[in-house]
Amino acid sequence: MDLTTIIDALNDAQREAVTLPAGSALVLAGAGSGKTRVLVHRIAWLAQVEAVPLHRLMAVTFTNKAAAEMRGRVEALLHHSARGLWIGTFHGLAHRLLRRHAETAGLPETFQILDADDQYRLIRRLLKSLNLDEGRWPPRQVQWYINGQKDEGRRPKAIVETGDPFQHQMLQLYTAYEAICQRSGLVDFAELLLRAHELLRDHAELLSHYQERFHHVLVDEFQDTNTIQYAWLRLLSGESGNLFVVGDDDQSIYGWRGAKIENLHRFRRDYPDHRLVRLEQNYRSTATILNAANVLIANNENRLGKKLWTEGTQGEPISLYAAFNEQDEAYFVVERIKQWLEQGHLRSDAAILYRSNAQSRLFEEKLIQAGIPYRVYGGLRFFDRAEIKDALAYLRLIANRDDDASFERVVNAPPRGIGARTVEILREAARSRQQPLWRAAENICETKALPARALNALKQFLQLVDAMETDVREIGLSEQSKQIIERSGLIPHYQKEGEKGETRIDNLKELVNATRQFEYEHGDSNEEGIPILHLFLAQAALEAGDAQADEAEEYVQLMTMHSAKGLEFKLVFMAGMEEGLFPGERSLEEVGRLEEERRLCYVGITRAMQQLHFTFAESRRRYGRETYPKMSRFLREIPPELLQEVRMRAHVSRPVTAAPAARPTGLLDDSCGFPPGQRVMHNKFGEGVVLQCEGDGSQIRVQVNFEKGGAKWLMASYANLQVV
DNA sequence: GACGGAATCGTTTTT
DNA sequence: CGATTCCGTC
Repeated sequence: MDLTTIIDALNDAQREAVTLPAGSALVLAGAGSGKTRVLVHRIAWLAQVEAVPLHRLMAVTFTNKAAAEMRGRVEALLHHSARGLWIGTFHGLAHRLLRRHAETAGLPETFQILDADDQYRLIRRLLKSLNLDEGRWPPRQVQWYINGQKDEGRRPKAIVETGDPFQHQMLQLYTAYEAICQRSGLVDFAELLLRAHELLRDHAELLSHYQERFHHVLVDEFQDTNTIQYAWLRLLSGESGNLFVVGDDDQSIYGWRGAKIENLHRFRRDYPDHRLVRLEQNYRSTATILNAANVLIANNENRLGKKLWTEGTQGEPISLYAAFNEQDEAYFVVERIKQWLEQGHLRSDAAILYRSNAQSRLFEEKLIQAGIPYRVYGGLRFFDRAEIKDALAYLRLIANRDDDASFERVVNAPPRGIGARTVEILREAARSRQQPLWRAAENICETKALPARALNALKQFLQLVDAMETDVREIGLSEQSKQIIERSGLIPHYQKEGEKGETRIDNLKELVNATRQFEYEHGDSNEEGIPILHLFLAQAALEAGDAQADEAEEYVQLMTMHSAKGLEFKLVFMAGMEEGLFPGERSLEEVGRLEEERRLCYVGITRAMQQLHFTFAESRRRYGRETYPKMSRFLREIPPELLQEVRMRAHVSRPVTAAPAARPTGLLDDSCGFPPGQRVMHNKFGEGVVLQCEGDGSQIRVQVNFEKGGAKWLMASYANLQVV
């Protein structure tokens, strides 16, 4: 293979990043600037030019989708399989390490992964067993606390008591929770990362083995890493320091769940010799759209700084529709989509983005009325469905009897006469003897501490699971799951539920198909000696996400702005652009949250390739009440000349000129000093347009979008602005 | 254990 | 408003 395939068709910045010498590097990759491309080509470069064997490379992503895409593109570029290349999510790779070294990590070989829902249930159960009031100690909060501590790499022992009773209680719960997980062989998502980190940190020989093995570590979406993930990367990249990270501080939208944008700054300090490359040329959006995005994001402070540009055309203005109410808003959007489709465009090129999932309903209704097929992202995923989790719980119990979470889940599902009272006794016995529920149940069957009927039912349950295991030991995974579903009695149970039960039964059949597919993909070649059942269960927990992605289908796309990250659409609607909704009222409380909302808006805008529409409702029913929200501040931050207000009924759009008079609705009006839209002249910066003002008296600050320098905040009393 | 009425409560999400 | 959870009754 020759070099040209790898570096041709890259722009200068991309090529610079791809061909950097070994060492640490930070690639600041703006939206649509070819970030995945750089990662993929970097891998190919290292493999082909630097002659680094693929198995000495590790690439880390956040989603399975990104990992799969990257692997596919590497293979396409190299024209051969990329087996041996470790590429996966943080969680997936951590899981792999823990499976390989379960014993060293202090875990049973049979350990199982606890997903967020399992974790929540386990915590509720814990609260109950400790007789704590759920109202006073909300399980969600406990869960948040525990995960937050783990994300920061802190074990209970490392937490210093402040004397705060709340903290004290949380700490107690964290400790108790850990004990349950440990004796049940359960590992939650945060624990995967923490354990993997500790495994490497505390075992010098393992650490040096992996440090030696991985000459290069590449990281995608680096701005989303949390403390423990960063620590993990530091450890792994170790001495060589060959850490190649790609990220965009302006697209950091997961701070609320532990992502540390500071990691970008930390990286710069911790790797003083790193190379920095900015990817600013955008290949996705029109100049108008990029302009709006640039000006908006310029309102954030502490950016690493980046300005997207394009060689492409100006494109159409961004439209702004002030709807009467939320019905009208949905109607408008669907009308526009109709027109777009009439022009012969694809449904899948159009997306409706919103801040919160609840907003999808109205759009769905109107789309149904219009007979336009659509797809809503981010609903219940296949492996999260109750019936699937029930069936999986049986499989998990077979793999590991100590799994208390699964035991509780199916001990009386379907109902078999083991009621709350019996389970209560079991829990108590388990707690006092520090045993898993299964063991406690076995013991209780000996002691006759139960009424005959319950005892009988319990014995039958224990026998059922044991029998399932013996009968199923020698057969393939799909056959196993099929038999277990049948013998569990779940199907007749759901049959009683009528129509809803039918879909559940269909889903169970689908589960068998999934196991068959998994078997087909993984064959008998048990990866590194790990039983296929364990591999499947881990995948069910870790890759529940994109199980049913029928990308080929033709649907209008509905999703939150969060889930839109990484995607692009020719036509984008950003709906509900209202104060209180976006930015949400809660994001005003905490400092930093508003900036994250603004980044989210930036992410939304930069999804659009050709056409962008903003909509908001002047009246919106929320929680059954009529509200009259104001237009989102984010829209005020966008230069008016980029926006075109739309009145739908006449299908005439009113061009917006600089003069405020051209904005009769007064949407963008503001009461101080210079009206937004006013053209002004500054001695140093030249001509520009006023975006907004704030403050009063001599403290008035004006934000001006200069033709040369972009948006800037100026003190009106010093700036000596001249009206043009 | 199933059912129904009352009470409660409302971001964002991947793993 | 509407989904989910809780609690009391049969």
